[in-house]
Amino acid sequence: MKTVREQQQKAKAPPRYDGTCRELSREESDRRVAAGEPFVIRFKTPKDGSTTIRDELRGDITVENTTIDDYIIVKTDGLALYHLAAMVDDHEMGITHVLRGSEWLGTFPLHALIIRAFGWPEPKWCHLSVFLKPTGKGKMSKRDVTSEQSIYALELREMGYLPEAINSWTALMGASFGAEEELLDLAGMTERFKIANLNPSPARVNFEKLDDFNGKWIRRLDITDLSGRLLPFFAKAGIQADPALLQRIVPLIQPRLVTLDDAVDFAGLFFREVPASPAEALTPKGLTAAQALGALEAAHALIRASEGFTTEALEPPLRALAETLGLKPGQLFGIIRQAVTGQPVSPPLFESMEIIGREVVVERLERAEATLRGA
RNA sequence: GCCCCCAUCGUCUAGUGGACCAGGACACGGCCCUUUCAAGGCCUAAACUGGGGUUCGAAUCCCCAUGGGGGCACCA
Repeated sequence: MKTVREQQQKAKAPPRYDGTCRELSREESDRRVAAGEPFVIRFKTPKDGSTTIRDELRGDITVENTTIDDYIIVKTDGLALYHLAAMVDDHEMGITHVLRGSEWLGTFPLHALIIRAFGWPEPKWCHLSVFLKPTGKGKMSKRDVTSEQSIYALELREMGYLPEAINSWTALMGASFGAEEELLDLAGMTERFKIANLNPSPARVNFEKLDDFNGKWIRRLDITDLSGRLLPFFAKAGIQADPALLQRIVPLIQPRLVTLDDAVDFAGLFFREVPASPAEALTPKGLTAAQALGALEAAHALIRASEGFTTEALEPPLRALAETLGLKPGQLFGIIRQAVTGQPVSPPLFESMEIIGREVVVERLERAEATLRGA
């Protein structure tokens, strides 16, 4: 067999069985089996004519029988290959529709031939397009573990993608469900699913769209549900988030999340010590440290004196203060934000302060003032 | 090399001979809203791979070319 292969390669012919034992008589083969010779069983493909098979997406496909090899169907160890096993299996299970990847298109004629040889009714066949890597170069493969392009669905979950988002996203690659809404849950998809809406051409995987879908799904979740899903991600980051507190924070970060993972970045400040900010960070550009300090002290006085510690109570006076100081609201709020949250970017300031609480807010304001005085 | 499949904006797609100077979504750019970042709203830009046919009429049908993908194991 080895020498045959080499000759075929030299002749630039496709590697295939040379038919040595094709015409062996039943008696002869029985004798040799009885004699203990190792053997395989091949499918004896017709030598002439052609085979026409129907794919529900592509219509009839006709191939010359000469291009179909005498495939091995049972191995030397007596085990059936997929080609035989799957056909028998499907038949035994009464399968009516076979939807599988288009990588099976090449052996599709063989499979049909096997079924016809048994005299069994043929199921309907439909070959789905493969997913291409984001680069468009080659197909996405679950076996290509070494490639950084390959990824497991489970990893996606660990990265903070919702099962709902992953489902609706993958479903939309290589298919459509009839316009109106792209974000479909399983029930919506099964309701609308039609083989005719599948696309036969390969689809490139688009992770940007996954991000978009994930954000939209996150925004659809109710607060309790989302809070519950966030807990494991805080835990993974070493934060034991108090569920009740988290419930109050979630509305602030919900519209900001792309992945569940992001919550730790956005809400971490509510659960751990925030480091003191350097004077530069506390000083908006265009202002001096002294000006920032003055603004902060004035804000501090208002906050300390404020009757309630809610957004409703805090925002109006501070907004008025900005005007009095001749600052844009964003400038004043930016200083406070940095002082209180330790970050230039944070969830909405007043709502955040409300959650952090007066005592801690005042502490942090004082700390920031000290920093600015030393500048 | 051989066999098979596919071909609309950058990407995923709608479109099955006239309703298409081609619609939607993502991404991109701009505007609005706005305490940061988002979210949200509005708007712009962006495609029928090429060439032959068929037809009164082609994104839609046929052929060729080109391009892309898949397969060619005693894997699945």
